[in-house]
Amino acid sequence: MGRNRATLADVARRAGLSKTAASMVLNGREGTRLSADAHQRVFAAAEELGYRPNVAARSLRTRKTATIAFVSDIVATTRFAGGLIRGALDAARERDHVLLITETQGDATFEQYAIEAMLDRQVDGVIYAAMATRRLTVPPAILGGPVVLLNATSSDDLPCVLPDDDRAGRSVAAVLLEHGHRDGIALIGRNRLKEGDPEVSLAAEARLNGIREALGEAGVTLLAESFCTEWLPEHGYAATRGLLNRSPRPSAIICMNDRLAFGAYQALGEAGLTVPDDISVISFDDDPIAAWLRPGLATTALPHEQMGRRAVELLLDGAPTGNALVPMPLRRRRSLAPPAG
Amino acid sequence: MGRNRATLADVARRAGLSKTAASMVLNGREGTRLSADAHQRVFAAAEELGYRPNVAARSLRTRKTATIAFVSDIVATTRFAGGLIRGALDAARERDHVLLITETQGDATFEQYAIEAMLDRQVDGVIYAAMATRRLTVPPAILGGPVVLLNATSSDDLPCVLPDDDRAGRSVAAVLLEHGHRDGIALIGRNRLKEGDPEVSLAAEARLNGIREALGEAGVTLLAESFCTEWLPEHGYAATRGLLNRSPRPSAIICMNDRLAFGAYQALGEAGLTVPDDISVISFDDDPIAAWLRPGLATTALPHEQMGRRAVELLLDGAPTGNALVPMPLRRRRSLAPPAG
DNA sequence: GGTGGTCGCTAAACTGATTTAGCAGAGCAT
DNA sequence: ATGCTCTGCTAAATCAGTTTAGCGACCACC
Repeated sequence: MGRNRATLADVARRAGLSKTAASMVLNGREGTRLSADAHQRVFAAAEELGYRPNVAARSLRTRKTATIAFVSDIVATTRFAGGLIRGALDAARERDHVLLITETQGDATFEQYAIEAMLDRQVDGVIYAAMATRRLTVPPAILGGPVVLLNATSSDDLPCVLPDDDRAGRSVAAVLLEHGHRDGIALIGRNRLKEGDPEVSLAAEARLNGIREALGEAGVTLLAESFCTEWLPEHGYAATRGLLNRSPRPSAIICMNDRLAFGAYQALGEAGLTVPDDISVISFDDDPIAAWLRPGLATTALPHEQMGRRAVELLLDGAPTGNALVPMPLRRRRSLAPPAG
Repeated sequence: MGRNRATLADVARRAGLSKTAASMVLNGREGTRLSADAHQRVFAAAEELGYRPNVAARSLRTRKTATIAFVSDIVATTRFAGGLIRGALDAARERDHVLLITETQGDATFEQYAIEAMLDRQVDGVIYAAMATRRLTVPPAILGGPVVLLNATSSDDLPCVLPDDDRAGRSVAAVLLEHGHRDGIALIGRNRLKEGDPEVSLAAEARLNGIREALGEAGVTLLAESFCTEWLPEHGYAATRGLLNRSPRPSAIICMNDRLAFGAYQALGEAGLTVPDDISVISFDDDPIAAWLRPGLATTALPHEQMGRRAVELLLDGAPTGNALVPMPLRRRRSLAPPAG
């Protein structure tokens, strides 16, 4: 890999100057008194030789590697990771940086190992990401340098990037009100664990609050709230069947995420009900399935790409404010209609 | 990030030996004549100081970085990437290596940039991955060092890791035959572009061949074959509606991937047909939705994690044979039953 | 005519590891 | 006593950059 590359010494020789001069020119150092001609010659020589600096040599001296560690609990291998990584990758590229990605899989030993591997490589900073939006404990080892939390907060006072679940909750409620739903709104996906323990989830509570506030301001309360042990299709399915056994039937269902909504669609389909004519459905996340469902599922998108991007920006450009709440855009799809009858 | 770490010189001083001795001991060099006592003292000193070698310094000298570049067209940000990356991550960790991940997004400029960034960092090897199993052209720049293609082949003679789509096709056909389907088997997802152009897909042709061969050996031919411009749910939906308008109705549907099968489920549900009592469905990929569908969708799993792992193994442990065809395990789920009637 | 300052540039130190070449002392044979 | 080998260890070079300290030439000024 990359033998016989031109070195700075080669460039300097070709330009008829010292390594010092070549280094200064190529780094665009201010305040140096090298002549315009010298600049010319160095640039030309570098160009002709296809010179690229050796990062190892440079970072040995400068302790900078133009490398960011992207450490996650498990995020890198889930469908949710894609956007986070892509956004981070893009922003890193724009800043001439590169991403060293590791996964701890929630295992303390792996985490220890991963972090040492990163620190050994002198990364310029660490993005510590979580799969589920939650509070976590940052391993002290990484606190020696810049850290940004992605999709997470911690008790340490670190800059972090979070989706604005509260506002998403409000907009979900708002769009239902806008369609004329009031007394028939049911919620699927209540979960005491997720709502009560910030180390498990921050999204659940925030979404719920947003929904309740927006409805409350309109003088509306939820018709029903179904609890689910997990937010998977089968739980949405079961919860929906439960709702349909009750009377009156809801006119709209809010699901705490798209997978629950997928389960809801399945139950509604089996019950012979049509979305949105019989029941409107809306949810959170904008999982790819939301667009694949028939009719398309209205939802609020987790802005993963934006979030990944923000994290790199906060890390490299400095975090003036600290936290960043990234808005979750509403995706209007055909699962919404005014209440039947 | 990681200031005031102990250096090798610190360790040597504390052990009362030279840097040379310390280096040799810590690297477990054979044939050195250092005393057992010297070994002891070095290890103790390293331990006490929490010594960790500076990777930049080491790789400046050795030209090894214990870092692998994972370059992909777009794989890193799709739902399919997860497994590939996780497998590679795991195998890399086992070998004390770390992954530098980049995405070219199919853009030549980005690719150029990404590859230079990797080479500047003296990666020990490159894993070049594609999202869709296909033939691609490897940028010449990376041919200077070890390269393994992941989910791809090329005209260069490089080791590559591919899913065994042909055998997957055979096992899909076999399991239908095993359930007693013969004359009622329809196929959804024919696509001349994917089948004909290896730069677009290798999977389509291989799956099709596998299916045809296994059916052919049993003296069975397909009842119908539907063409789809893409392999997305909406195309599976349309194709399935088309099939249902024909007579006789198929007893089983093979879909070229799970997203098509999702569309098929939607169409079957709307038509009031039940899987698997009226029609069996089986497909390829083992996308997460396969398990979420009701009933669970039988499919053959793309062994992404295995593949990512194999790629690292081939890269670091040497590729004795060259290519690796990774088996696609059959996931038996409730979408299969004997033909009705 | 010395002194001071600026200009344009360079030698050498430095980063922290690996690796080559070789030294001092012990033991042994001649 | 001399030469030889073996043992146990080290000094110094090396990798490819960045950075510090400073050199010689030239000019201006008093």
